[in-house]
Amino acid sequence: MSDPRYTDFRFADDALHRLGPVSVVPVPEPATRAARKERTRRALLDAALELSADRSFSTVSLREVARRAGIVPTAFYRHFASMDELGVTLAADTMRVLRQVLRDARRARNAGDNARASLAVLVEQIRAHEASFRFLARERHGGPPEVSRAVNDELHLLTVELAVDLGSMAGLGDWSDDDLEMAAALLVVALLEVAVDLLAVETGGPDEAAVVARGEKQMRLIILGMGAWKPAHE
Amino acid sequence: MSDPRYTDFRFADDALHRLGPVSVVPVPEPATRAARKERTRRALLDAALELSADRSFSTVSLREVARRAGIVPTAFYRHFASMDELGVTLAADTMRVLRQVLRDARRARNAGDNARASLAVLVEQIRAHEASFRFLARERHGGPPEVSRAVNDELHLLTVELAVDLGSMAGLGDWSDDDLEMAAALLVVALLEVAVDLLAVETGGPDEAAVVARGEKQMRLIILGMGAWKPAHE
DNA sequence: TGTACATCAGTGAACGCGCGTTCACTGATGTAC
DNA sequence: TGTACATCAGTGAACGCGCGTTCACTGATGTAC
Repeated sequence: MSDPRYTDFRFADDALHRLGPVSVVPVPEPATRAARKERTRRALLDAALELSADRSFSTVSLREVARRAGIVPTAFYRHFASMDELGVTLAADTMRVLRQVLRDARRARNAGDNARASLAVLVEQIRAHEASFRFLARERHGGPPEVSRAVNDELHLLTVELAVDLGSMAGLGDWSDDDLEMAAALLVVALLEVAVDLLAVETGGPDEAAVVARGEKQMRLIILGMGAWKPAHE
Repeated sequence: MSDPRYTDFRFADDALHRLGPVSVVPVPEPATRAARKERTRRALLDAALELSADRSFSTVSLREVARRAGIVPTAFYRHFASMDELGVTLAADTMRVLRQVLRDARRARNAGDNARASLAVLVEQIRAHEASFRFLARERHGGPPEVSRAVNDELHLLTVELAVDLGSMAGLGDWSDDDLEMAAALLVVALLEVAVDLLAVETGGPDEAAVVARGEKQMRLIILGMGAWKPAHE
């Protein structure tokens, strides 16, 4: 019992960490080795996302991420070969979230009243995934090459998906695929801008209302333009 | 003459650098100390812009910038207190370029045929300032706080400027300031997206033509929407 | 069920490196007389 | 025009620091028999 490890404060602190939060519904230690490895992997991804909340991902160091995830730097390599690899994984995860969000928004539109309902769903979802959207906006143009390529590839898929969806709407049956994608791209860009503006503004505050109101108007303006568009114009 | 400095290759190299390019129209050494200081300052800004061509500005080190500008790291402090300060200066310079570009584009529109002419001027200007636009796109969301604030502040000024301009156009006299800014913001976002897409595409190639064509259509779509807009709609 | 061995997530010491920043300096340019 | 002094852009040595990565290791978990 005179072994210093048992009285060292750092060890006590470590032990506390390993026990998890003190109160309510203690999260049970995963049973299998594989499950524990997965938990650490998630902790690394979460740590990286949090650390890039207010600076670019490429300035986040491997050691910082490991530290926040509660492992020693060298153990990082049990999960990813490099920060770049972690970044690409994070980008893919984030885009999966974004695509689900846009799918929900479109379902809301199809189900009821147009742009307004879609945007309401969108705002809610953005608020629920702020860190992901922040990462997305920041790394789309600024990230390491592999990361921003991953983001932009996914963003293109999403635009195509929306274009197909637009093509099935009343009155747009005779649009060319190219024009549909052109309009979809404009909608996506405008929506991303709304998302970015939302992140700079307090939840539920008057500024948020202004951002949403402007976003709605921009959607309506685009839809009006689409109504007036002549597909064979050129 | 046995002084090693006179035979050291590094010194010879240095001397060559100081003489400038060997051929055509030798740039004269600036006469005054102040002019020489200004030249070094510009060299630092240019070096930082070039170094952030393919990575985020916050990963560019003070030592790298000084090295490329041909001075010793400690001399950096004769010009800027920190890389952040240099970054803010760079952001301001870049936005000055962008505002001039958009002013030219609007002049082209007023002078003759609408969207197409503006976009042609825009493309030309973007090509002439690729590094600046790359910096702008990258640092708007990804940069150090001071830098991205500088960029976004300027971008807002530019949007307001465009809104005022739109307000003086035929048929938009009865629009509210708020709606004008809403439409201006949409145009700016769409144009920035065109700029970013251009940077990913070969000059004069078929991909460039496709990007420009899509941009033109998006402009037209927005303008059609504005034509159909009822200001008192809400 | 018990034993012997293999797997492997996480550890900890060590390395060389580029970084930002300090400091005292040099020597050409600029200024006062 | 000439001299004495001040200014100041750029130098070079030195510092402590956090970084990514290597390596041999530990000990709990998993598997074969």
